[in-house]
Amino acid sequence: MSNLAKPNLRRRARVEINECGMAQSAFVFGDKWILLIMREAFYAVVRFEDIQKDLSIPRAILTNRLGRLIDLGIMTKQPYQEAGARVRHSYHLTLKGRKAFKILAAMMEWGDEYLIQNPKMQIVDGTTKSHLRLGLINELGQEVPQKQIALEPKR
Amino acid sequence: MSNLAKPNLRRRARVEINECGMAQSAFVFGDKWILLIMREAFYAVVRFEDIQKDLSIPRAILTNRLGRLIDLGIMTKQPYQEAGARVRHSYHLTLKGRKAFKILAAMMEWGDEYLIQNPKMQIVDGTTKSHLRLGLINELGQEVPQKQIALEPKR
DNA sequence: TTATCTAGGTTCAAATGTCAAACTTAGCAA
DNA sequence: TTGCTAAGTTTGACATTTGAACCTAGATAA
Repeated sequence: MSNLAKPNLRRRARVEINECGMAQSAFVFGDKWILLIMREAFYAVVRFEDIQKDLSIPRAILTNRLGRLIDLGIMTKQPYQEAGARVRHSYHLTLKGRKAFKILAAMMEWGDEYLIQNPKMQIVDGTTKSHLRLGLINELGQEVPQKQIALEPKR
Repeated sequence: MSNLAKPNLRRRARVEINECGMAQSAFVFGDKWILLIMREAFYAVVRFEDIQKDLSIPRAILTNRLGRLIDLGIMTKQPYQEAGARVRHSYHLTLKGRKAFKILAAMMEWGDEYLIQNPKMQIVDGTTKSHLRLGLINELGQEVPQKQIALEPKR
């Protein structure tokens, strides 16, 4: 009772949910199946059956989430035809979807650090094969360490 | 029918869910309330009532998710005491939780680009006030453009 | 011709999760 | 004694998720 922590309980000015990109993103990416389906897409798994088997996702859920991703403009459904088969469909990331890569990359870094024993995959520069990691970069192109960052209202 | 897209349908070797940090992270962060509660934590909102009001989250759900975050080691519950009041509790990110900042930062960038009209908040260097953004950085400390990256098995 | 296979779905009933609103509890103050 | 507040718990209606079975259209096989 004597040495209780004395945190600063002064509350920041409330940042409205609907004016905050972080909060709005939470409504899109705050769903495990959405994230796992996007993982498949980044791993170039594009067919309904393949995604379904990889993830063991209930078929109705996969249909639902692919629909949601298409409505959001994150993925598209494209027809294709293999020799001796009828037209089928495959699912691909749009630019908007590919732009979400850093979200998945950040999850990969964190998961590899805290949830996985020895990770199998890594993010590399495709040309040099140099291993890549995420960093917060200032306007001069220099990385800024975590402890130095702050969340502030725009000027 | 003539000019159907001809995507590469060759499937990558399957990356097992339980050997993939990205997939395992999806089970943690693939929940909108978990993400929104962590947002509150990064915005220094630490009390049950304050979080509940900011997010309009059902109280039972908030209790459940705070418990989950504590079990995961992402947050801790700390006692504190204000003058003329009994001991209360506040919720804080652990190091493990703070290390997830880049996940939220990536969501903020994406959400500010695609979901929000004019964003109110930004990530800055606390000392220089320079605006920060996320980038993929190679071993030389240089940023590598999106189109150049690849996901590969570890050597 | 009839049957079989496959990709990409629907449909179903049971289990689980979410929600808002009401209730609970402990300590403090009037 | 009564009321207030922070931090929950309980309740019962409603929505979502799940696995398993079913459906459908083209292609080929018998």
